[in-house]
Amino acid sequence: MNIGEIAQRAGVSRSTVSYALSGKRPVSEETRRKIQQVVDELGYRPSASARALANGRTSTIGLVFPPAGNHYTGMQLDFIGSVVEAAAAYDYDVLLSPSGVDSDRSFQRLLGERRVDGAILMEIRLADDRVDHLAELGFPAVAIGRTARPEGGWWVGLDHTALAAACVHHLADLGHRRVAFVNRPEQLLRAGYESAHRGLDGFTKAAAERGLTVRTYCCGDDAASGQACVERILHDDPATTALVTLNEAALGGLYRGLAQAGRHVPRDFSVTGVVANRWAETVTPQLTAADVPAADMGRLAVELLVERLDQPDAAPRHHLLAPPISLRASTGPAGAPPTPDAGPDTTA
Amino acid sequence: MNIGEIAQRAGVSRSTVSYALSGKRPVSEETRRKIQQVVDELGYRPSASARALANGRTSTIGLVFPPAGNHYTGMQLDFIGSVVEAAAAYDYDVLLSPSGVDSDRSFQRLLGERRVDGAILMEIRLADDRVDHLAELGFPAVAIGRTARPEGGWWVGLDHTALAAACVHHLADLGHRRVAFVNRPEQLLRAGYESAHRGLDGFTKAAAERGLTVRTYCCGDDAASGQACVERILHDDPATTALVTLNEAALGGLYRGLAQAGRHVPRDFSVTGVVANRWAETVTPQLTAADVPAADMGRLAVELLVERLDQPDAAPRHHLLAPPISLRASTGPAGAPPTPDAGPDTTA
DNA sequence: TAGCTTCGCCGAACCGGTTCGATGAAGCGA
DNA sequence: TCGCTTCATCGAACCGGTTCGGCGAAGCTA
Repeated sequence: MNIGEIAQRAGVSRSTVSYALSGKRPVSEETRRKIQQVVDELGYRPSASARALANGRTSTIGLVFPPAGNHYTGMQLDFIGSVVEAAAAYDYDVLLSPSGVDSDRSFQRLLGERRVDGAILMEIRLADDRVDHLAELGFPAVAIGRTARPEGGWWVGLDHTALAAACVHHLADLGHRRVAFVNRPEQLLRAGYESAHRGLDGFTKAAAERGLTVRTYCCGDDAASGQACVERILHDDPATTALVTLNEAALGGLYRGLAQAGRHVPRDFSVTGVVANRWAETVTPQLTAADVPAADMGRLAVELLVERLDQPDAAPRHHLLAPPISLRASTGPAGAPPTPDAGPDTTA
Repeated sequence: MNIGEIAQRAGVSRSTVSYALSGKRPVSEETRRKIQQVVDELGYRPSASARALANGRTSTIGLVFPPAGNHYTGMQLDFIGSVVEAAAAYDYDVLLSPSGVDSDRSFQRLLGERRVDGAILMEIRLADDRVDHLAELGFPAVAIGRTARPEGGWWVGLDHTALAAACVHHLADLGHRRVAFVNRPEQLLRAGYESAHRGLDGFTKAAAERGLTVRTYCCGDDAASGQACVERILHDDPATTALVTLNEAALGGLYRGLAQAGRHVPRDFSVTGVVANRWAETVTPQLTAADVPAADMGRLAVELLVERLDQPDAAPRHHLLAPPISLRASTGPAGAPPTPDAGPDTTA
């Protein structure tokens, strides 16, 4: 069932059907009604492939998906959900592209084979060749995250530096002097993930400003790693009284490690960080944290991309978000550090 | 840059280029090399739209995405990730379709406009008109979940009935006599979601078999609802000593509610259920639960769909999974029920 | 009524691939 | 040397839309 059949049954030419449906040229009311009737009767819908071939637009945007090897975090799901939803509002479909093992290949599929009109990139690195590559090509893309040189680019970012610093100040104001930083996994830090780097920077600088004694750790994206990480922290410096984390997937493990070491949150130990609010509210006590507005970011990314697609010559725009810290129940004033021999049981 | 330009530069016809690249007809080694050289030089990739139009296959599968209004659960993310990954292995892209507010519209986009070769459906209901509709059309689709009449269909399912029953038997074996069931939100139950219904059935029947006293509850997909739900449970029957849940998003709240009521898990109260293992391991103590093999299910769904696409006349196949309960740390023998006046503080 | 504009529709070309039938050259045996 | 097959390649049609230029009929003015 194609446009030719509709034309035949309506007794008009194919082009007339096309114009009647698209409205790009006037069609008499009578003809339009007749065509619409046949269309409704047969439930005709134009082929997306044919339309895409003819007018060069697929009405699809690509979402470059983080590799599956790393565990997904809840944040990513919120991104995806909000991107899909926002895209639907603008009549775009979303094509997922795994930028995993063979990222070149899937990139080629998306761009080389012209499956999408534009792309949204997740999991940005400070030096991100994908972003550079797309910028060179002039391909419409929006990054969720920003590279080391974000000037003149299209992106939606979170001010990880400021957020991590805000966490430090919050803890310092409460009197904490020895604070640990729990980052994303080491492989991501080494790969140059921006959140890991900017978060670490913000933490380190703010801590120096406030004269805090700090240690920084990388931690796998799962509960077991979080637990192990706390053991290391308390082993390395039992006088530590607080930690800041970017690692939401490890959060449950961090809490477990603290409980097992006999540190009560927030009485003996304060925890804060940058985490999607869904996770912050899941743990007990609920986490005082800068809530990552993942859904907003996804929506904003789509809006920027649509704007760019509609006006190819538009000047680059971006959004840098810095949500405030939500005070919940996981931080409190620093108490007296535990005496050395009352330290945690870390016989590992 | 199209196939014509490649042909011109290689000094051959367009059809020869097509055959050289697809291998569907023999091409002399010399010509093939020449063409390949030009292709590599120019970085040519055939247009997906044109190819799709010509041979009627888009190399894309649709993933019908649950509505965003409900919070996403971690399980869904695992589904999506594994589907994308498995599809990539078979050279398929994945198009996300929000089956949210206006599900007819996005369905029309996918099928009517022929954007995808096949579809994978999530969040199946016992009476699911989407499944019925696709079956009528003979459209290649695989459901993650099964309807009330799954015979003769293509699906990958979890045996929620058996899993919920296994949880009951586990608790009954430990001596628990008064057990609560924490289901997904009421709106999902009313909408006929299969996991909510089959889980409830399995729980109810097994509990009857074992002569347990039970109460069943619906609970919102978030921590606050979980906490409120525990308060209701202990208010309705303070002698309750265990609960079974399907609601992983509420899990953190359930734990918090129990802690606040002064019930220690697992000493005073046992918790178990059907939950993705990532969540089961996040809470403290770790949850003894039937681990939902979300990643396996996604992969299997893709494999079934690919099989169906390759052999349109293949007989319907399915996989019904019933993973064993992983014994962790959240269940224990039932102790003496608390005396009435030592009941929890539920002044709500 | 001739001449002009306006309106509504048609036919043809095009987007970029795939595929079928045909054609010409080379290879082979008789 | 002729006729047959085999092989590599070509040209044209096709997939199902969109879009441009043109054309006939109707409506208007003079």
